[in-house]
Amino acid sequence: MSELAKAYEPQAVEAKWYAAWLDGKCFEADPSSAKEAYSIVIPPPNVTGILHLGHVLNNALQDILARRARQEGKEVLWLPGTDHAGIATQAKVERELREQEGKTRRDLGRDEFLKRVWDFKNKHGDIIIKQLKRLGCSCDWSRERFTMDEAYTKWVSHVFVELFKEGLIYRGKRIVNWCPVSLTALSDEEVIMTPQRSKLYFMKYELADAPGEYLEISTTRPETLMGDVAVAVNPKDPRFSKYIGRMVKRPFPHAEIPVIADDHVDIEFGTGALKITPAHDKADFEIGIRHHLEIIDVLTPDGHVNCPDCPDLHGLDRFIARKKAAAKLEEMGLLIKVEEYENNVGFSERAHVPIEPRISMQWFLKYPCVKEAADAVANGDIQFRPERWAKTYAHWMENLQDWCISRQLWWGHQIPVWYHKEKLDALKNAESLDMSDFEKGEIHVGLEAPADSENWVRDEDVMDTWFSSWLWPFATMSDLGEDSATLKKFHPTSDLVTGPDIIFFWVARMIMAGFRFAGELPFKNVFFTSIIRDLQGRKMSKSLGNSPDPIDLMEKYGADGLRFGLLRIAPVGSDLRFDEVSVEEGRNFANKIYNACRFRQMAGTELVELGDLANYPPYHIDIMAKLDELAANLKGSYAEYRFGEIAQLLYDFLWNEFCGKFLEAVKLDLRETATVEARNATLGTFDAVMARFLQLLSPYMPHIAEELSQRMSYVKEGEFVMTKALPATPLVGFDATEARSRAEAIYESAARLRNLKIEYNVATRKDVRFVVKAAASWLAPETKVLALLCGAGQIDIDASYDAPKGTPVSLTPVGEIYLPMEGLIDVEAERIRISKEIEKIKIEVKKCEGKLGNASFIDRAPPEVVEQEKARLADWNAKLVQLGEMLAALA
RNA sequence: GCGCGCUUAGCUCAGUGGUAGAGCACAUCCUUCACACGGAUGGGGUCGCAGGUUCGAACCCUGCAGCGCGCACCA
Repeated sequence: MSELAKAYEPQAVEAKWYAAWLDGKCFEADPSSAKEAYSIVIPPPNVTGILHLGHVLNNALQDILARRARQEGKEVLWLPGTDHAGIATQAKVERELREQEGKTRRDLGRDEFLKRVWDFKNKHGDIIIKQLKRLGCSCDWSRERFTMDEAYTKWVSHVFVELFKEGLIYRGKRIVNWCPVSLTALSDEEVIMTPQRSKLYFMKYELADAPGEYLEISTTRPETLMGDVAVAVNPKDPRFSKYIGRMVKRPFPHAEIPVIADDHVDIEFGTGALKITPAHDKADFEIGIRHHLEIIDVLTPDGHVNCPDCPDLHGLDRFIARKKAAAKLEEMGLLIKVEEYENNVGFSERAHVPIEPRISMQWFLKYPCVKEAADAVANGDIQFRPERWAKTYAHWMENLQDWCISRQLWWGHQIPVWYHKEKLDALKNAESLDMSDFEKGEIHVGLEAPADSENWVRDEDVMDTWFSSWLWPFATMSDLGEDSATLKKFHPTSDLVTGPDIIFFWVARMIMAGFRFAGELPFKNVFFTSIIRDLQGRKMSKSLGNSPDPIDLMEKYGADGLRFGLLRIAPVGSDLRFDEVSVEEGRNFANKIYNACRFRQMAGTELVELGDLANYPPYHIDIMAKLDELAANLKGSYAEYRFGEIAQLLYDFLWNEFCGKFLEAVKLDLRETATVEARNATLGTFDAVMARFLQLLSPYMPHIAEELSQRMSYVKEGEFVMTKALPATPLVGFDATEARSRAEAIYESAARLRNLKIEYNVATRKDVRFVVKAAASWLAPETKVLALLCGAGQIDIDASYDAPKGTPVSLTPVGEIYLPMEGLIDVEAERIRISKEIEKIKIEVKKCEGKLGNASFIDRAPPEVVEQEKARLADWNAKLVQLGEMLAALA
């Protein structure tokens, strides 16, 4: 052993061991290993992102699983990497470009802009990776992947080409979710419905054939009025049946539009008449198709009015135009009223502005292997934890909509489709494109450009980022077309750890892609983490400023402290309310362990082996048995992914059992006055228990576990505790019941005596003497320990002790113990104290008697429960008798 | 509107039928030679409400309320 410094300094220690593990190649996975495989792929963080608490929780869990699997003798691959995060990254670079150079991406052109993004990525891309390393993540960094790596890009293109050929990918003109800020289409999942306080405008359109007669309509979006091509009513609505088929006047620009009947219209809502704007509303678009209506687009891509026929609105921002349009209607006498109204508006997930339903040409995917993917979760081949998420998954799988996979961005995987130059215009505007067009030879879909590339133009769009992420498990393990040893050994992965918020974005899609392109499910278990909130229950967010920087926390409390603190409060199924106090506790825990080892070293720095346990005191056997119990309990908790419980078990064992009881009980054995045998038995027990405890702790607090294991010589030179196999046999190989009950009796008695001292205001005095009456025969050698534990000068055993009247006494598991106090005896005080105790016990007795007096209970309850109850009653009664005698003696 | 989850001590949470728990916070005491990032002792809960099942309910069932989260084309 080497001597420990006075204070534990996690920062330096953590860095030291992380470097040592890297040097020792502890994290690297060997596909040729004969050991059972265990694998996890990291949910790739955004390449330019920075670590937040969600990452900490998520990755600490993966690290725990990976480290535990190594201890269980498995060959572990934890595969790391980052995601190019199309919109987010491009937006960052565009903002920087705008702020620093006042330029847009179009000013630079596609190639130059992409160069800038790569520069940005190279500059900032490893920040989060460094942060994960700081946290202690044991990823196999030699296999780090990026979704825009050349090899990975090949996979993405390949998947596109295959699905296109299969007829599952097609291009079409559809109404999509358009982000007027990012200027791209989004998938349905990227739209966040948010309740908004808005206004419902009631207005009236004049009937063309009956001047002075009006049809009343309600809308939240008067600014799209110029795109109206009809007014729809419900065919079952008697109020409007007379209008169907007639024309009404659209106020501006002036036009006559038909009144049509469509079931979609809700009779109850508003006026019951709906203006139809097929270009700017999904439902209207569908109605438009059903009734063959014209589509008039009156908005620009960035959300401004595009309607030269209405010069006063033309060019205005959509929200300004809304007010202006309402004002115009009012001027024209067509606005009836405006009501306050709360409705759900879709917001762009990234740009945080209302999305605009917009007609545009996009690429869509019909999902492959839907049935296999749905079944895999339904039948338990893939196990969701908590299980209830399976229902959410199933619901989504049953209602799949085609996925809009094209994005009007530059940063990402460009669509691998080329159009023949001669046919370019026609193809660009074609209503749809699919395999049939490919077969005509007018478009090319493939991994490479056509040989005569000068005659072809590539589709400018890139793919949704998730279209690359959904390939993550197998595309990170193998290059396209390669027969990968890694894939064979480690796919499917064992566990996936991720947040439930990306169950659709990522998890569901990975399962489908796994079946389609790897021929199997991508993972066997999915553990959904808690969502971290602040103490008010709000989500962590930059704008609220309620998101603590994990790096700061690690500086303050150490990575181990952060990991442990967070894990200890992580509930199984629900959200987690973060409190820095828990991280502080984590740090305190590390300190407690460290100091226990320092204490050990005060008695020498030689490692001591265990001797013959038959001669060991009960405290030693007790703590070793508890360690065995801890190891067994942890095994069960790991099997059920009960991470918070594991932390709690570790904490309770070390703090309360090991330090609180065992170390206090054995302090005498470590003093100079102790015999060599006693000393060695104690040191041997300490070393055996601590060595195993540190191993069990290692997945949660890997750095301090390594530091102490090394410094205490619990691992051999050149060995790491992080990779050391868990012991196969328990420390105590025999029935320890007797020793444990003796130890427990001493601990319990000591607590009672401390209590007695407090009650008689002698808590601080260490010279008090206790007298044990009617002691068990084994007690004599343990009185010194009992004295130490309760802070007494001396404890005598005297079976015939005749206590002076009024001597304070306590009933303990080892017998009546008196606290003789010359000159301080107060008969009345002692009577009151004993009476109080009797009252308490009487209540318990009543409870027991009530139960046992109930015939139904005796008849119906299981016999062992009845027996238990009887024993309890006998126990209470015995105490009652004893206390009664004591009380009588005081009279 | 449909679905899911939560409601236990001041706070954060354990506890899936048999004597209500932990950590923190609080109060009092202790600078005792591992640790004040510590130790000792203590106060504090009719387990959201109302029914039901059961010998027995925090736990199972039903209803209700409050909070949160998904999904959904009501303009």
